[in-house]
Amino acid sequence: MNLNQFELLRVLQETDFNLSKAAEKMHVVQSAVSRQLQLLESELGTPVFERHGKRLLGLTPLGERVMQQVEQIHQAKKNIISMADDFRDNRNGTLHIATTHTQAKYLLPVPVQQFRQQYPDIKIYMVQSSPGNLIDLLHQHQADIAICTEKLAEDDRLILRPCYQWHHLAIVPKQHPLATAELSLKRLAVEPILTYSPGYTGRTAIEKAFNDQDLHPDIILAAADSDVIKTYVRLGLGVGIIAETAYEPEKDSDLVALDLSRLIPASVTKIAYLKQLYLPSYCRYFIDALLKEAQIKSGLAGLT
Amino acid sequence: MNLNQFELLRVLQETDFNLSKAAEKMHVVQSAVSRQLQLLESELGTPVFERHGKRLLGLTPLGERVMQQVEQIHQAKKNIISMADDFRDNRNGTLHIATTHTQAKYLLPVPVQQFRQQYPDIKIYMVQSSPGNLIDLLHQHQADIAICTEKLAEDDRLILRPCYQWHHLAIVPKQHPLATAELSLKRLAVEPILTYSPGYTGRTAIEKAFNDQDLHPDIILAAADSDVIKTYVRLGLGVGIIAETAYEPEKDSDLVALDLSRLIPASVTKIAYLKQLYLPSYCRYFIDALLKEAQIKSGLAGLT
DNA sequence: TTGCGTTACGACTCTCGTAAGGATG
DNA sequence: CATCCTTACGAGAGTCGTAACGCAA
Repeated sequence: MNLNQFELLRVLQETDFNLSKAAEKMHVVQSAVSRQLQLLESELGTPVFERHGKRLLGLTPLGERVMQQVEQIHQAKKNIISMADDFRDNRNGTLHIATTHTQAKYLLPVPVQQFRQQYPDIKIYMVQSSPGNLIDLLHQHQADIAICTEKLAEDDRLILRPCYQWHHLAIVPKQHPLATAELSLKRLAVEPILTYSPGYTGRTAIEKAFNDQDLHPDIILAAADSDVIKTYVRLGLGVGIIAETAYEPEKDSDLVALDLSRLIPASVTKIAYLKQLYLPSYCRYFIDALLKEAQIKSGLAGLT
Repeated sequence: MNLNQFELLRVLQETDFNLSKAAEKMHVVQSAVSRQLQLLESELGTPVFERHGKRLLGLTPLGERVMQQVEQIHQAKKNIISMADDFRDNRNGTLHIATTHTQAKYLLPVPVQQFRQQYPDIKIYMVQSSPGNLIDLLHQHQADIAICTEKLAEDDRLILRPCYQWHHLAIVPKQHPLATAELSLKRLAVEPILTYSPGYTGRTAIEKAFNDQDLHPDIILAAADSDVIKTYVRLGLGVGIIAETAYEPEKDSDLVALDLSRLIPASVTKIAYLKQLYLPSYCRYFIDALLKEAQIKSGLAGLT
């Protein structure tokens, strides 16, 4: 029983239980993996794979369970390497961030800049994806940390850190009647609405607010991207509902921002990462920088 | 990097970081472990142990972290072996139960008997200890499951399964004035009390009930063992407060049991085991038998 | 001097690669 | 008959044990 055999199990799962392909992936010949698998199974005393004659078809019930432990071992091994690399030289490495457009554009720029100053040699990969996919990216080890507002609940393999709390704004062109009118959800509901796609940036909070009053707003455009929403608001398509961070007073001076904090409940943007994953020191630095930035932003939001 | 090297790290920790003793424990010569350690550290690129000249003194900060992962790997490896053994032949093995006297005597007999019928070849080791120690026994892998009422909260490495809810009884000799009197905590508090040792069998619930009414009962005898309490109650030392399961109508016909369910809040006995530990099928069978028995007991308690 | 750890070297074991063989669709 | 897996055997890498050495209490 050794680490290579466990690695073989993992590779076999990734190659449709094909020994030849697994051998290729592991840079050894077929016969070698064949023998290693036999050795492992004979040591365990019972088969790990379902077989049809000689062909492997899938995992036995035992195999399923074993694979979970193998994943644990694989992760722990990776963590050890990651820790050692971190200790030896924490100025090299890569930071994989998975987030949504809104966070990437309006929350992350400052912390990322600070991060680059502190760790100029660390590469930053930023992946933009849908909130639902962010968690998958974490589990697939394609991202170290995920930052988003939605769909980050009830996964006990994740550590969730609340980052900052914010509200939505309504945006309209200056000449729009709503710019001066008394604001209510009922009033909003008769306007054509432009806001985030379902599952993005507090959209569920928006829907909930309307639904609670039995209102059904006419959402004529949904985008993952605040800028798209702004663009179509400028074209007069209707009222935009966006995150308060996404409103830039200077650039968006042609738009009027209307506070919705008393109409739509607050959303909380969170940082998530795998419980069992070791985060290198630069990664923890980034999280700290992000939390600090979020705190500043929250403070400002409170003042306005 | 291989499993033996990780095992070496574990053994070194158990032998005061003494290479010679570690070598002995691993049934190889000194020089072998010396070299393996060097290989590992050179692969990691940074030392795992603090050194004074050549002597090992302890773990480096890196070492501390690495050891956590090594423990994970060790546990996962043990789980794989355990799973395979379970699949190959689930009629052999050992069930290590850690519990307190009360549970061992009054809750476990029926499930244990059922268990022996189902798995006659499995040895049962039952360890009696204090509730505080039960959790340590789990973490030290000296017990598979722990059964008790107290101190089983807020350890996220454990899985806790509520087993059954029960109340305390007061017991007095037949001729005792309390046997016929109206019962209240205030009335009880003036009597000499005999009950469980602190931390045992719902003792905290008893204390809380009295403290909430600002009463300070005179506990003249505390024992881990219900039978000890009964014995001294029979000798007329005072009023005993025991778990309802510990009162046996036939054997204890010389004692009067007084329901305290409206005076002292219910206690919940729980089953605990390590989250990361694989439980063989016989172990799960025992837990199921125990839960079933507890349900029956609860049902009866509800009827009386 | 004793206890502990390292270094050097030969022996052994284990794993791999080559090559040939058997089964399956 | 092409794909996939197993078996046999020799070569090479890796690990161990013996033994000699270095260092500190």
